[in-house]
Amino acid sequence: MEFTLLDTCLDLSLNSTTSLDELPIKQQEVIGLGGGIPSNDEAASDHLAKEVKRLSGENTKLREVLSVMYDNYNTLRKQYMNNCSTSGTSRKRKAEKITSRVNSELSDEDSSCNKSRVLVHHHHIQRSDHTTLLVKDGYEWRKYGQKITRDNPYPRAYFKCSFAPTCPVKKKVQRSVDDKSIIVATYEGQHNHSKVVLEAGEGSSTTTIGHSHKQPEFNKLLIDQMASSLTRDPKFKAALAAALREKTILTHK
DNA sequence: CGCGTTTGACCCGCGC
DNA sequence: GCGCGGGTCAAACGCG
Repeated sequence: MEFTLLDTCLDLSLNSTTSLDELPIKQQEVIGLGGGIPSNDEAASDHLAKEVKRLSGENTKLREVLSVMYDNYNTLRKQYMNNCSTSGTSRKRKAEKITSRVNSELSDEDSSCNKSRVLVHHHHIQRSDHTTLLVKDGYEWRKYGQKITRDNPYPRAYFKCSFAPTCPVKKKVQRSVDDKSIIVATYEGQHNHSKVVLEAGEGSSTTTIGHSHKQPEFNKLLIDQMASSLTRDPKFKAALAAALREKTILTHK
C-alpha cells in the first residue's frame, strides 16, 4: 500500500511528464467547457488555476528534495570508496561500523573493495504484521539467533541462507527505532546460487544481491531507499497526501 | 521423528 | 587488563 503511494510520489517527482504537469491541460478543458458560464464557475476555475499553480510549486519542491538526496548519496558514496581504498588494514569491527554507517544512508551495491558485501534494505510491513520479523525476499533463511541490542528496544534476528549449505549469506532483521512499521534487513555476503522462490507481488520488497551489478536493479533499490527515507518525513507525507487528494479531486471532475 | 525456532551461554573485538 | 556489547552456538522445545 505504502509502496503504491510512494511509486506515485516518485513518479510525480522524478518524471517530467507527470500527471501534475498535465493538470493545466485538464484545467483548460474545464474552462473551455464553461464558455458562457456564470461568474460562479469563473471563480471556481480561477480557484482551480491557483491550485494548479500551488501544486506545480510543490512538485518543483519535491523534485528539488530528491535532487538534493541524490547529491548526498553520491557524496557519501565517494567518501565510502575513499575509506575503502585508504583503510584496508582496519580491524573487523571498525570496518563494519564504517560500512554500516554508510549503509544507513544508502545501499552500496558495487562495493568491490569490500569482501563481505553489506546491504541494508528497508521493508514496509502491514499493521497486522507487527509481531513478525519475516521478510520475503525470495530466499530461504534459517534463524540462528535473536538478540536485544542497546540502541533498539526491538529484538534483532539473525538468519543464515538455508538453501545451499555452502552459501555464506547472512541477514540481520530488526524493526526500525524511528518507525516500527519499517523492518531493516541487513544482508552480508553474496549468494552463490540463484533465487529459490519468487512469489507474486513481492517484487517491491525483493533484493537480489547475486545480480547486484545490474544497473536497473540498483536504481530500483536506490529508489526504494529514498522512498523509505521520505516516508519517515512527516512534512513530506503531509505534502504528498495533499497533492494526491487534490489530484484525485481534479481528475474526477 | 525430523525440522525449524527459541533462548541462554559463550566467544571475541573494541573502547577505556 | 577488564567490561561491554554484538554475534554465534547449541541444547531444549514445539509443531506438523
